[in-house]
Amino acid sequence: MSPNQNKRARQYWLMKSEPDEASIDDLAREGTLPWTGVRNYQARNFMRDTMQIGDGVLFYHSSCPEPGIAGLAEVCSTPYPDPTQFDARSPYYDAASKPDAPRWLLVDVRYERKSTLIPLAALREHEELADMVVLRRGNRLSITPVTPAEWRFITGKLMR
DNA sequence: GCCAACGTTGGC
DNA sequence: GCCAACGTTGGC
Repeated sequence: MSPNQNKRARQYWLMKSEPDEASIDDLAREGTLPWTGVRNYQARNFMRDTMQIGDGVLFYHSSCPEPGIAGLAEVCSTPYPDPTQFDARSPYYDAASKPDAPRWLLVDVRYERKSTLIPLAALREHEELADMVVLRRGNRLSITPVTPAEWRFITGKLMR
């Protein structure tokens, strides 16, 4: 049996964060951050079932004056329960989730680099990114997959 | 603040 | 299981 049996190619993600809560500068200062607050099952399932340590992350600023990609990060932990779901004083508190059966999981992400902001409007200008999940009409998912081609185009051609 | 789009809830 | 009502996201 090959030692690489269980490895798979690096995958890529776009993860939205409101900079008021956690910006690329916060991540740069802290080094790593737990991705707290995801309360959507599809986004949770990406973290729980598909993400692996080392996966690439486009760090996206949302719900702010200039939404767009603000830098790069990397998944740096396996999934574990989001502690804020058990904290009654947290805005992310979920009274229905019990510690012996946590409903919400998260991963940690590690800072890689900050970039000049790539605005949402700029992403929409490129034919190469026409099928990006995050750009689809009506999309609200806070974590979306990014194809290798999209990753290469954004990090190689758009990022400064 | 508006509103399109989508997810969740809960009555039936 | 259906589906209307409601809540949330997030760009503009």
